[in-house]
Amino acid sequence: MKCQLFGGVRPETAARLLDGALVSSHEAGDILFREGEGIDSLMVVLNGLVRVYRSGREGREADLGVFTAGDVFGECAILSRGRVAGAHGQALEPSLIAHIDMHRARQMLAEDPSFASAVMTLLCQRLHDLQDSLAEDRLLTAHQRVAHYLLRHCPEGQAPVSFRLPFQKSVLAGKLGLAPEALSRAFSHLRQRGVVVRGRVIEVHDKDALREA
Amino acid sequence: MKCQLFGGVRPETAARLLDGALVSSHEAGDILFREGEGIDSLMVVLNGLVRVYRSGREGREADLGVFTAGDVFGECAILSRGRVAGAHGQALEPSLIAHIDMHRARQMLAEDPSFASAVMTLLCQRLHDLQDSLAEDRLLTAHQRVAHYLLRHCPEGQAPVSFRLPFQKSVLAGKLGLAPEALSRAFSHLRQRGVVVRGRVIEVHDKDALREA
DNA sequence: CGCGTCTTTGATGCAAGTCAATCGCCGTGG
DNA sequence: CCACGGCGATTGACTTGCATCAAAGACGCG
Repeated sequence: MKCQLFGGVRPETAARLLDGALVSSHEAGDILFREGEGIDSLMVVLNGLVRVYRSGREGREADLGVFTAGDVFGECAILSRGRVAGAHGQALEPSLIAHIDMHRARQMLAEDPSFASAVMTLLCQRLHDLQDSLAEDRLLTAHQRVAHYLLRHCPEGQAPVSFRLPFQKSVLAGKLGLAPEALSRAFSHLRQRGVVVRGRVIEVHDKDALREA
Repeated sequence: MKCQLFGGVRPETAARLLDGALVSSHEAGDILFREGEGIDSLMVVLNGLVRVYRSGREGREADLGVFTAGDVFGECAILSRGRVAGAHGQALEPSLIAHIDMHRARQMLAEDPSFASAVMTLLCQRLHDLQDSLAEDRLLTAHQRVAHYLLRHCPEGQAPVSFRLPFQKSVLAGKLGLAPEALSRAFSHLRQRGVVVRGRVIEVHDKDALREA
């Protein structure tokens, strides 16, 4: 299992963190935690798919992040006020989640600067991603956001590239802040810009055309 | 000068950080840094007002944060990849900015866990604020976002409370992701919910009415 | 008092959410 | 093997919220 969090961390620290970890297993749709609930662990997705979201009035929901195997989440709760979740967490597929004890994590933060540094890097990445999302929401249309997503996720290389979405389209729609219908319309609009969609498989024929709009 | 960043930090650390700091002064409208530029300091607003924003096509801009006296910004750049700014920074009023040398800051991060902890707390707050913004953008209408802002910023206490906006309405509009016209309309809509606006002074007559919508 | 800047108000257009119906895909069971 | 049922995706029609453009009004400052 690759996990960016442990990249530059001293092996003993990583070992101490992981050896006390518990693993839980969840069905698709399971709620992992709720906004306002106390959180006592840092979580790592070993397998599956998790989304973190806020809920508003009348059942409306806004996704704040989607995490796949190797991703860490819940870091915010263990560091900030009250150790309380700022959002809901839900498994979107059958998932395995490792729980790293919060107290141990805090202790290692104080003892091992390399771990503290890794956590700060992680937080900065999150911050940057969130800034991206906010700026895209405010500056781009739905079509443009989808085009951007495709460009950022398609493999390098020239001309016709093809790749697979890592999750259902409705999940992607949530991540981009769109209704599923809007995502669908965006795809069909992008067809004339050289994007072919077959199930979860995307083919991009002309990256430059995508960049333009 | 109060500054949340130095709250729980050892006095010697704070002193070392501050004693090497340079102070720069700026006119309203001055650009402090541009997206993609190298950043070599952590910045503290001593005085004035700074906004951090991304710019999109055709001169459109999206505010990512607005900082007043005591606030710290630029923390992301000194920690993450390339030490490069992810956004533009601009003074909105005549401002004094303290620059804390990045190398020294990094050094203190490694040496003093209390400082590292303070920085992580700061990052988590930022993250949380940004999550708030994103969720509000996606879940609430303009009227509701403005109502929320008022509720979060008006003084405690019952019934008719009044307070002053800390900046121009157009700045608030940017912070909330609205066109200035939309903010204006929101205020005039909220009049019927007991909000009176005179210049920068806001009077709220019924908090409960605001909470409802 | 007069000018420039910020704010408000009105009219208009477009982007995207909503609701509803259809389609396609896939797994199940007859 | 085919018919059925369920779920996700698509499409269409409609509605709404907000940006935009333009013009008038208010405020602060010299």
